[in-house]
Amino acid sequence: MRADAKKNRDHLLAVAGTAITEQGVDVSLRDIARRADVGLATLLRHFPTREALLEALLRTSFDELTARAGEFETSDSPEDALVSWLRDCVAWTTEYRGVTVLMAAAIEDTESALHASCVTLRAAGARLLARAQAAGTARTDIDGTDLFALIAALAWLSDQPPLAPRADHLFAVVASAILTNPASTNTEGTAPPSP
Amino acid sequence: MRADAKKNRDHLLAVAGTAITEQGVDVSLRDIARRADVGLATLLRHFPTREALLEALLRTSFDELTARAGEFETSDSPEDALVSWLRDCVAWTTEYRGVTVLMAAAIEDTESALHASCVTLRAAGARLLARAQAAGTARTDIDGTDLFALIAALAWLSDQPPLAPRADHLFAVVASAILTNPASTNTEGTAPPSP
DNA sequence: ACCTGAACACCGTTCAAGT
DNA sequence: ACCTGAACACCGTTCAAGT
Repeated sequence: MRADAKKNRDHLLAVAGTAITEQGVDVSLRDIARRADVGLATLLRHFPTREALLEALLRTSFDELTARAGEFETSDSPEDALVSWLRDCVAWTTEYRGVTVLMAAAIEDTESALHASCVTLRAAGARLLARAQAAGTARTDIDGTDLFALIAALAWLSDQPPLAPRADHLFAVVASAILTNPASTNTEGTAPPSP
Repeated sequence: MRADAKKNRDHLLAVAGTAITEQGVDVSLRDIARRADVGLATLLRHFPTREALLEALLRTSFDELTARAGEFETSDSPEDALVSWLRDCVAWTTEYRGVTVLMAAAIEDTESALHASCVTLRAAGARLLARAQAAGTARTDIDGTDLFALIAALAWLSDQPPLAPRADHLFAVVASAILTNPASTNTEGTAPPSP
């Protein structure tokens, strides 16, 4: 890449970062280009889609979340590890207003620039879930995709201003549903609702 | 209202209904006007905002859901009544792709044309919840607003094509969290997580 | 190689001019 | 009273023309 091109690219990423923090991921691309003193077409050649721009911007964060899942995998309490990591995921998405919708769309769209990162994230969660399930502290009728969907739903809640005040509480409610109730080691009769 | 105005209004509502069914609530208003062979400005005077158009279109459905909650209030099992009604709510929103976001925004926006309907819906859910709580079969650390948020989150899930296949299952998971586990009537020691 | 302005086909909003 | 076309300020996409 030519030096001036790299300079443009880096500058665009910096400007996009602040613009998205201020206005959310739906911010006008034209506006980002304007703020970066660059033609709109220049932005679009560096980042052909909104998803491509976000991917470049969020790659570091994605990697951090995946790495943290790896650390949690060695912790003593599989269920605490799972819940703590889920909480980290939800907290992270709230920094990028609107990103949940794009991630939900990207998880099955192999053409999306965000696809690989989302799949990696789901796999990291699936490992933590499997460990808790093996330890008998997470319900066994859900998988990594269910977990991804629950994170997305809770993150979406945090993204809606009128519902956001309840997001933390509802996270706890959903977390309690993921963890099998230790009080009911039910071997018979009182099986929890399953699909 | 003049006869020709009423005719325009009714025709616009009919066209909007099919357009929204096909393309979701974000369908272009210009497109609806075009399909109705009417000027865009005409549509906007009958329905000054997208929410106003939706309110006119969904009022019947809102009323039906509220009425059904009333019927459920007299049923034998408060917990079955609550869960069945929640299921009806989620199922209904899936008929109007994208409506969940507008409802979440409307619940605290007194200016929104959808505000009153959303508040009524929340109150209907709150009554069913209170009845189940009084019967000791629903956790007592949530209220009508939490319930509204959970419905919205589950409806949003159903609205995301990649996550939709898990929506029914995850509804059951969340429902199990709302209903206190009958196996753990925990009087001491194993209190469920609370905020 | 890389950048850019301009044209394009959209969108919702507003309003003066028609019937 | 009610309707409408046109102007407006946006949006993302595309591409021929510049350096």
